[in-house]
Amino acid sequence: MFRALADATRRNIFERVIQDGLSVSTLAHDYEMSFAAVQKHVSVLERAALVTKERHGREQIVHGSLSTLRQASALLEAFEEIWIGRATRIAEILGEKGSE
Amino acid sequence: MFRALADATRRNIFERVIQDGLSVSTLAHDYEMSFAAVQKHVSVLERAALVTKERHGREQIVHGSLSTLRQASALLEAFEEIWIGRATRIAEILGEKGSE
DNA sequence: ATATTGTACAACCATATGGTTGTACATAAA
DNA sequence: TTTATGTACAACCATATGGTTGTACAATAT
Repeated sequence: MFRALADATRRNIFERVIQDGLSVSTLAHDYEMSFAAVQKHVSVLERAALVTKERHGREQIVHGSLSTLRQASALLEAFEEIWIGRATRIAEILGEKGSE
Repeated sequence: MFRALADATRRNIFERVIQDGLSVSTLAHDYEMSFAAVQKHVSVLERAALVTKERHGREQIVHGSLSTLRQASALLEAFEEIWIGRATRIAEILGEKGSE
């Protein structure tokens, strides 16, 4: 999930897609890279559960997913709690097994 | 910064180092990888400004840095705000120029 | 003085990542 | 029906990433 958000293009795609769903080609139009490249970025976001795709006609609409974002927030908050002194067990909070 | 937190080992190092500073070798002792590998991970965290190193005798003590963490939090919060409807300009908030 | 410990750094390697082009195919428009 | 559009996917490529080993050197112990 952090890996998915580690790329500027993907953060931008995610940002745009939270507001309202956009088709992959609509997204792709605004980047100076091939359609296939954008497709891959969306796919990375999708595997990280940050977005979902919904077919509508021949278009594939990409929607943002809030829950996973909340997970990331939770981890950072947990870090801050550790900082403060409340030694929260991060692994327990997020279930950091193989969720890389 | 997100890239730095994208690796599980680095998240773990960061987590440990927030509480109190630890030497690189102390950190390295608990991972099944070479000292040099841990050194590299610390270096990545350092370049992302998530930790700082402070020499003490022959040891190099790694300390966590809260401010950068707050930046990451801010971005995620900005995403949530967009979700809610307040279309905050993310780029302005974090100054996402070349800070990749 | 010599050995050990902690760190730095270079060279190297395998795999992941971010990009490309090309092909194929379904859906919508002419 | 033919053409154009939107997507999927494979093959390929260069560079980044995460790891290794080896060497060097300063600071501490013996």
